[in-house]
Amino acid sequence: MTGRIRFTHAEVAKMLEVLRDLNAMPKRPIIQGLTDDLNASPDRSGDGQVPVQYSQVHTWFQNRRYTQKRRGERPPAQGKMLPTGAEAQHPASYRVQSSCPSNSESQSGNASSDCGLVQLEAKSPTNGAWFDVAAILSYRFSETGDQEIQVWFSGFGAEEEEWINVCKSVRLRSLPCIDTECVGVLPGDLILCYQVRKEQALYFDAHVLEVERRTHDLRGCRCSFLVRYDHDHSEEMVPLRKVCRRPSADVKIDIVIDDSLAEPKAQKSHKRMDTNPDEVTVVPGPPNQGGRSDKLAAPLLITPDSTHRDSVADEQMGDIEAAPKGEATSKAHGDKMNVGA
DNA sequence: TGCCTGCCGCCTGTAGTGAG
DNA sequence: CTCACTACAGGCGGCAGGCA
Repeated sequence: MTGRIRFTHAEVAKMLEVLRDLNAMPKRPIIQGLTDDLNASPDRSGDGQVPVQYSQVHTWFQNRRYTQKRRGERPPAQGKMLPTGAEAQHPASYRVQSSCPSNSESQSGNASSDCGLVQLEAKSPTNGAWFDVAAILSYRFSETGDQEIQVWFSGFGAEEEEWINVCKSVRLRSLPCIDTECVGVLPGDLILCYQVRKEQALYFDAHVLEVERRTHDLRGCRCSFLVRYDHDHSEEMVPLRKVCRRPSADVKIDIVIDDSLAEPKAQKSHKRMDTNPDEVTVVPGPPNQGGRSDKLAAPLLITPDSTHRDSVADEQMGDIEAAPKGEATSKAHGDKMNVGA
């Protein structure tokens, strides 16, 4: 008899990767190998840890495939789901790399396990809110020479893709704060804050004006933060769960793009550009062997366990599904939080 | 009035079952 | 063996009531 277990985000990321690679139900040897692999990790091999069973991994794949199918999702891209309704193919024509110091112990050649791959957020020109970038579809250069990328926002359909100025409106994703990180939120800090209004609930840049510290209880941080939103200068008190901190600066990002899929005018070689504040860079990548000529949805290669969704949010948030952007529900930025279920 | 706590409902993830 | 579906447990947020 096997008890009910809950897979960690690292495990889910690993299984998602298998699912993405195979795009089919894994065979028994693969599942068995994956089971052994998971059980070899510190999460499962330590004292008092509950090892996962083959049947549990198998069931997970079954359920995952079924739920994806039911929701009309495509196989996940490196631990991140593509936007709902994404029907295009998704060769790895683009990928985002950060040029952080090489402290990575790349596991078994898995590109997603090192620090070189990052998650981005982009500011929608439509409403000025920040959304997680789920996939970069294409890129181009504007008349002014600025780099622009066409993105899918996480949780939105392909019909809502937008062109984003890389320099001005693309950056590393903000990180939701865990309870113990409230002490790091100080007056004057730039944060990403979840603003809930009757008509919409979106993430906007904001600055911390005041911090009201309170004793934490079983539910975690009870502190409150007075913030002023940059876009409308409104002020409000928010709990920590609505606060996402900006990652440390001085991180360079490379968006590696397959030239064969980019627009003709984007045929440039390794162009570096500075952005705010994380210096996002777009560079052509190696030729794609796929040989497709139409524009394709290309997933970001993102680090499943490197950012909020899999580290911070692991303890405090659930998984998120897509929501229409117009509704602007909490799910619109699901990777950061799940408010107002 | 604000804080604390418990209850309730919803949602999600995992397990179980039957059909093909 | 996979797929489709359901059952169930747990987490989370909202809300109301009690209390200082």
